[in-house]
Amino acid sequence: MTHSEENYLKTIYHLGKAQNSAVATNAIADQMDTKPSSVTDMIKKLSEKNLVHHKKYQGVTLSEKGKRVALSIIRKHRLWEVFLVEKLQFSWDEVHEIAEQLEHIKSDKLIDKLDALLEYPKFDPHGDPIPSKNGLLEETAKRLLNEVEIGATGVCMGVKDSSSKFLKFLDKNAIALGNRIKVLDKEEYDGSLKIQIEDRLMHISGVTASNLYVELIE
Amino acid sequence: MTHSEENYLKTIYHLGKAQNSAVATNAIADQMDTKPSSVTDMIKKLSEKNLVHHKKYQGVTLSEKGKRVALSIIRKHRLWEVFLVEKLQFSWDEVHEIAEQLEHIKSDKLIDKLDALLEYPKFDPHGDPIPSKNGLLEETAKRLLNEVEIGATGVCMGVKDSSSKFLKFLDKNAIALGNRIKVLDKEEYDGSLKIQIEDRLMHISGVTASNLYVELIE
DNA sequence: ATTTATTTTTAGATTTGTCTAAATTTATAT
DNA sequence: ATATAAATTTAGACAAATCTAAAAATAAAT
Repeated sequence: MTHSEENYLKTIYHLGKAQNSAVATNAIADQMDTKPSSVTDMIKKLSEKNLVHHKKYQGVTLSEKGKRVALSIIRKHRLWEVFLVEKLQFSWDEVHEIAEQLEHIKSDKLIDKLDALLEYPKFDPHGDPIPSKNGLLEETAKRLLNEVEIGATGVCMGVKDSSSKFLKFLDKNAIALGNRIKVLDKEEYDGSLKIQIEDRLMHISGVTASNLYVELIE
Repeated sequence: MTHSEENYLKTIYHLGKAQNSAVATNAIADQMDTKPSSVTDMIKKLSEKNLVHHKKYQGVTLSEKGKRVALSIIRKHRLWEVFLVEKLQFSWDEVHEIAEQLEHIKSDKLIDKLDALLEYPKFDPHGDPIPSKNGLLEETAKRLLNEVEIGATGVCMGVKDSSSKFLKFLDKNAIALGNRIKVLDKEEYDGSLKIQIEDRLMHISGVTASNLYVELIE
């Protein structure tokens, strides 16, 4: 399995998860910053290896085998991210690019031992769940903050946009995973929210709210 | 810089160090388990990038730039080996293959932080020195055990052959780095040695002795 | 000093992953 | 329903890294 193949499987997994239907060639090309024709070529290859199902012009879905590989890459990526943050004191906005490389290191034993060193974490630094060794994903009942009713309280459990830009913005505003957030008011006009986060009152934009996951409590 | 280019530079460095002269195309091919024609192709490429000096049919040497790159790869390789042994409890015969992959991860910050986590080790698990960030190599006065005079005492500081086979053999015979070794007798006929290692007496073959480095004491 | 053997390089082919440009299929809009 | 637009695939090309087979240069041996 080449790095490129692994990257395609990972991307198809992520896109498929979001849409819950066959993934379009163009969507993959956009996501991977490559050309649709390159995607078609790779799909053909993955299809021959029985890693994806593909009918011409109909998009792709991962086969069971393909899903297994994708989840193992995602597992590695997220475990390495935890390592970088917990053991090497990287900040959460710096780890993605490095984990993007580390996820392709081939050694099951290495990942088992890394998992143990990190004490079997269930989530990565952005709140994304870490697939288990046998490819199971913990599904939590988290919701986007902009979809929560006024008056409800939740704990910030993850980010939808994990770009460095957004993460730095959250740092600057002292918004972190684990923070308790109560929605005090919603502005119809622009979707902005008035929230109580820990002991502070603040206003956040609709864009920001739509990129924060919370798990409701009480 | 591709993985392949990095591997060539590393190999040329190691072979050059051993011989202290221009490195032959065939030597590189043998070492890397590839064909001489492939080596010639790559030499041409590295030469165009000013990473090696090359005159046709005369072998290659690393340029300053090439040496810098080679040492940075070796630094990464050896730091990762320390990590695998010290933090993940791998045994010293398991780490080479994994470090062979990890050495190509690109992030200066990662290596700095790894170095700090490991508390700036000077040697890898096989006793090989770890180049400093600016490419300096600590040279120690270690000698091969088979070249030591009868009656001399030394501390085992490294292995010349770091194959898994040899390392496992050393484990089985409870020979480890840091052990104090006194040469009691040498057998002319086959080069075997009678040694006192820590509190034990033992016989080791000439082959074994020629793959162990010691630093003399007293 | 030639001949023979070894080493190294060249020439041309192959594989992988990518690309551009053109053709084909599917979707959208009048 | 047909024309137009968008998405996808095909065809052919290219760069990287390798290979085989043959040619050229160097080294070794008589």
